[in-house]
Amino acid sequence: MTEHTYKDMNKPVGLGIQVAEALTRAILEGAYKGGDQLLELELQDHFGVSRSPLREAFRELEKKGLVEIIPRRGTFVKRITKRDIEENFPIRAALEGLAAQLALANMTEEALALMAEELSKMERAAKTGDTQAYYTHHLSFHELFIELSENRLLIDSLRTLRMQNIWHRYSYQYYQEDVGKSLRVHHEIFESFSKFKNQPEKCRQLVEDHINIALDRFLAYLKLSD
Amino acid sequence: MTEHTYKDMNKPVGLGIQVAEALTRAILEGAYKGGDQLLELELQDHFGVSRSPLREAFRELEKKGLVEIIPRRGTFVKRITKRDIEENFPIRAALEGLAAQLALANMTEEALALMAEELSKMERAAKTGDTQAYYTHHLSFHELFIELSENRLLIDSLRTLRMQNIWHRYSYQYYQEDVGKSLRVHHEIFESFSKFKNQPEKCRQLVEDHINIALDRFLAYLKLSD
DNA sequence: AATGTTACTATTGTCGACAATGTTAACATT
DNA sequence: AATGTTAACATTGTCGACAATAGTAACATT
Repeated sequence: MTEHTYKDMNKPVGLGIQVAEALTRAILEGAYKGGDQLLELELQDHFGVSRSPLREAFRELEKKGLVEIIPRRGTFVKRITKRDIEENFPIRAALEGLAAQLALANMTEEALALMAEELSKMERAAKTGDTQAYYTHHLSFHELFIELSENRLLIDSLRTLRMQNIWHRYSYQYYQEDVGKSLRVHHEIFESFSKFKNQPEKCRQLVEDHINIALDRFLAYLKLSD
Repeated sequence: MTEHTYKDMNKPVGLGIQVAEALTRAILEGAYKGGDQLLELELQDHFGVSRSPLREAFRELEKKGLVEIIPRRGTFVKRITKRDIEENFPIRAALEGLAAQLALANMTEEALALMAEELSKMERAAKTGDTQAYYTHHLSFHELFIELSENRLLIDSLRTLRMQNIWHRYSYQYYQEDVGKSLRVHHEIFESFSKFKNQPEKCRQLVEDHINIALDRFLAYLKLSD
């Protein structure tokens, strides 16, 4: 007889969660702009559900930091300010740095191979100029060591913080990173994972600095664009 | 005519929030034990409200990490495991370290005076053996520089993480810290804030290490007690 | 005795209706 | 014209009822 833990079963999904996921996609894709109110009546028609699951979905979105619920007023898509970005990045940097350090302790050959794979895909994407692919594999690379930290709370916290980051990008349209430099840094990070198991601090610093530098570049870009 | 920003007004408080606050206190005080189910019907009688605000309150508690909502099953008070503690502390350490570093940049004479005041109250409490007071002022000391970081997202994140920490203590009954050592460390931290404005890294490290060491002591205590 | 089945109960999920509150616009007052 | 007042409307807050699901216990089958 097979043992079943709760985690094995795929949780039943109520309307609230479904709506929350649909709205998350919509917001991330920019279908709603910052400041837009999410009207219960309107969305009720749109999704064909009653207000109870809708309000549940709003709470879910609030947890993700995508909307702000103001009592007796309504639910509004969060306006992304420069300040939000300035606040998000350093936290994310500190936590991804921590994740990297923890991951180093759990590093395996398999994980290293997976990271190497993403890294080479990043390289290929860089050569062909496929920025979309570069970005995707870049995300995967980070996800790999974050997952390896095996700190569930940390992983979940970072998921939220990183999602907001993705959202920032959408909101501020296209911003190209210096792919060459980014690639070099990620090689360094990979090297740190593969060769310097005895220098957790360095690994951590490398990742943290990488993100903080990305912030600087992003802010410089914003200065140009407004 | 006076300018009024939204922050000036005290937000209207619905039943959901009120219930959430009451339940938060109840859980923190240990009125509910880990694993207990929060029955909607029962609490409906207890608080004299309908299920809608109750379920809203549950979401609020989930955001704070005090309960776990399992679809179609119910809302359960989170069981605090050793693993939760091991996951929480390093994150909190990294973020409070970051907060300290940021605070250093915003440090003022006034803030320094407030911190000195809390520190001296900690000292007095230590001398009279008033562990409750020591703990309270210890919390205030940390709150002061966290607030000074002026990173709202960081402040909010830490509020949640630290609340869970307070809860851990309640759950695992009384655990005495080494007040003498703790006092020395906080003097060091204070000194770092007051004299070494040019060494943000050191300040950060001091705070981070302080919390990680607290984890070690806590884990050692747990090992004794079970 | 162990297992499967069924009916029953307890509990959460969803809905539509009504209440309370906030928003807007028209109007009156100065 | 600027300000205050009122009434109509739009929107969220709360409620009680019913639906869907999960848990339990009694029973039947092997």
